[in-house]
Amino acid sequence: MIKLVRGFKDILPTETALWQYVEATGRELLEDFGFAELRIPILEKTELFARSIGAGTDIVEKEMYTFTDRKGDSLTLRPEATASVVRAYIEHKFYAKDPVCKLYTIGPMFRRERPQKGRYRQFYQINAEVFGLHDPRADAELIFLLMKFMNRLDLSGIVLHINSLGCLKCRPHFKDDLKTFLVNRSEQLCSDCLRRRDENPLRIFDCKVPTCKETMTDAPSILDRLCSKCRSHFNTVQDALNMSHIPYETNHRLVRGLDYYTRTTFEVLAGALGAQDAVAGGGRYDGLVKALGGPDQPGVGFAIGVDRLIELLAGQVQGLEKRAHLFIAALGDRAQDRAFQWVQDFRMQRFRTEMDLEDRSLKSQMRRADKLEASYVLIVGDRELDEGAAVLRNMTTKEQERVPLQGLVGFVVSRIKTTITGRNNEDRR
RNA sequence: GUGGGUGUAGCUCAGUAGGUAGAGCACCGGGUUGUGGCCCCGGCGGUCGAGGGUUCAAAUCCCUUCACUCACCCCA
Repeated sequence: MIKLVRGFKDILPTETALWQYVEATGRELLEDFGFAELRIPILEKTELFARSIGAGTDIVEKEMYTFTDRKGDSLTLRPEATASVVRAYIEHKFYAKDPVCKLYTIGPMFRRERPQKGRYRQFYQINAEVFGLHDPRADAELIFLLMKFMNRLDLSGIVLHINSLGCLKCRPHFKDDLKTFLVNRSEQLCSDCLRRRDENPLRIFDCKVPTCKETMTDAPSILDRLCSKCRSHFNTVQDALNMSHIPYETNHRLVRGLDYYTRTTFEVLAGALGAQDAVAGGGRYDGLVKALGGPDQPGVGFAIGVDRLIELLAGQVQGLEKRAHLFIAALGDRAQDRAFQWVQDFRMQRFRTEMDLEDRSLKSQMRRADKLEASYVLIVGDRELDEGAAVLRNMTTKEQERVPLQGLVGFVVSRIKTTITGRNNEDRR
């Protein structure tokens, strides 16, 4: 038997309703906030990711699905969306029509990591990017949108962490400070962190080794070393969040793994997820558009990990409303033929309708109707055909009534519609 | 890439002094000659992850390998 590729998964019919629900509420909210959908390809030139994410990052160094195509070009399966969105923004000159541009995209990303809970080699993201706005309130607005999305899905037990990574002027100074702090603490650091000290000292904040955590408690904080512009930018973000009543924690240890971030960064964490607890993350990337050959336009964005979100929602029992539907139990050839026509007619009336195409006993047909959770069953056999009226059974109340064969479909449709009062079944179809 | 745990029916799992496999659920049918859920009865269903070895005999012991899973790492 040929099986799934390691780290990949099928999203099964029992789960897709939840996925559709999550994606639909995401779309709805994003469009209310003025975002338009952009659909980008799954494959890009390798260079795009190397230049945007950063050649030294783990993602680029060891997690990308990269291959050479038949013409010798190096292509890779996108490990994240921002690079492609920026590429499209530049390529189609969106900035020329309107300097402010809000885009979202939904789809799969690929990273070749060792799979574990909440981490797959193909995973899905909902991605939002805002271009052309320097104002810190753009950052806050994006975070606001993100948290409203979580609210709307009724997620509990999540926390928002925010930080500022400074800009190209103040971050280098901080890195130097950090290096001098670490210079005579080699014994307290794990082997990984010793390596990081030279390559990317900020990452040491992320280490979970107890001794590293211990030594880092005394380490200088980036938030104390921000230049005045970054300082006031970060203050304004916080003020705006406070005004919007969005709870958050500032976390000067929040470091992100992509090189392009500047100033504001944020993450949404959910303890219930286990080790892979980041449901969403993002930040500002003011130099990226220019670095990729575009105009000097700023950007802010976030990515939501849909797989992890779904995992959280599946843990919090929540029934998605099901549409009422009909089952036709037909007995004998004559009735089966009639029923076959009716089934199609009901479906054309936007009624989910099923019947049993094998001529089985009424008992087994009723069992099937029950298993399919039909709210009504229409029973018709030779007897009903002769008498000119079928039997309509309400499966919840067990009430049965006779319905004339003439104009049967219209009659049953209006019957069911009027019986189901309240609820929003009406506007669902 | 490194470590731990686990692989027996579609699903959840029993099954060690080695003797060629069981339960519950699910599925199909019957009990009700035309009425679902509960109950009862019957049926279907397994290369015991794969390969090799020891043995008269291996799900069980040994070796190898693969997969899944959790954690490190990293991130959504």
